[in-house]
Amino acid sequence: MKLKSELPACPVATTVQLIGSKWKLLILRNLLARPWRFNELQKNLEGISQKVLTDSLRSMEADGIVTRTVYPEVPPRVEYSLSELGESMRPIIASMEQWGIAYKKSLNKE
Amino acid sequence: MKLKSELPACPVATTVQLIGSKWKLLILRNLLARPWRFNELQKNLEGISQKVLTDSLRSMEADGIVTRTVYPEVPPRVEYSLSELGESMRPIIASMEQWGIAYKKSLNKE
DNA sequence: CGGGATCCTCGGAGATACTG
DNA sequence: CAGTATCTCCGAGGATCCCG
Repeated sequence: MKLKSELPACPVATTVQLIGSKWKLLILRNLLARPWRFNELQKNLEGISQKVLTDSLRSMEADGIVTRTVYPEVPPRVEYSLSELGESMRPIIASMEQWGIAYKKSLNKE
Repeated sequence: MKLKSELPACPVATTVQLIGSKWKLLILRNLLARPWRFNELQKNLEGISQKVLTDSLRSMEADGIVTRTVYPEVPPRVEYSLSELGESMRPIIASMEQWGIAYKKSLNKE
């Protein structure tokens, strides 16, 4: 989805701009469970490239959804967790998940 | 958002595939209130092109979210309304709308 | 009025190589 | 381990013209 192009300033559009890109929802879904490390996320999200994972995390960090914690250790360790704002998106993910499940059931009936 | 590329088969991703494209959520938002005619939608969704509106409506119709009703009159009249499946997405839109409102408030505080 | 057909743009997404 | 730096590709989205 093009995030840069103009959309009506309605709350729904605002929400989509923050989490509508291809992988963000899946990242968010993982982070809702617990904090994750970079490589850990990359392994779990099979198919995502380093660049896209980085871009997505940076973008979500800039939007205040994700918190990035760097541990000054050797080897380096970076953990990504949800901010309070990110945590507040749980109901959205939950409703989308429930709807997705119901949708798949309706497909099987046909 | 690229809808054609592969995504994990999780319910959240399924939902995004159906309504994650740029205008679909806004169309859905309108249709949740009442049925709309083609030109009516185009005027309301300022900035949308005919092609994109057509493509979006056709796609949503194919997904079973939108119902297209043609009235055999002169001049032709076509109405778009929500199917039962589309109507069932109301909670998702509502939660996204509420979150969007809360997000804007949090921006003003900074 | 409600599109169909055609052509084009732009940026999200991906692949690859390299680094503190 | 967790990135950065380039290059490339592709398709959603857009513009324009035409039609039953």
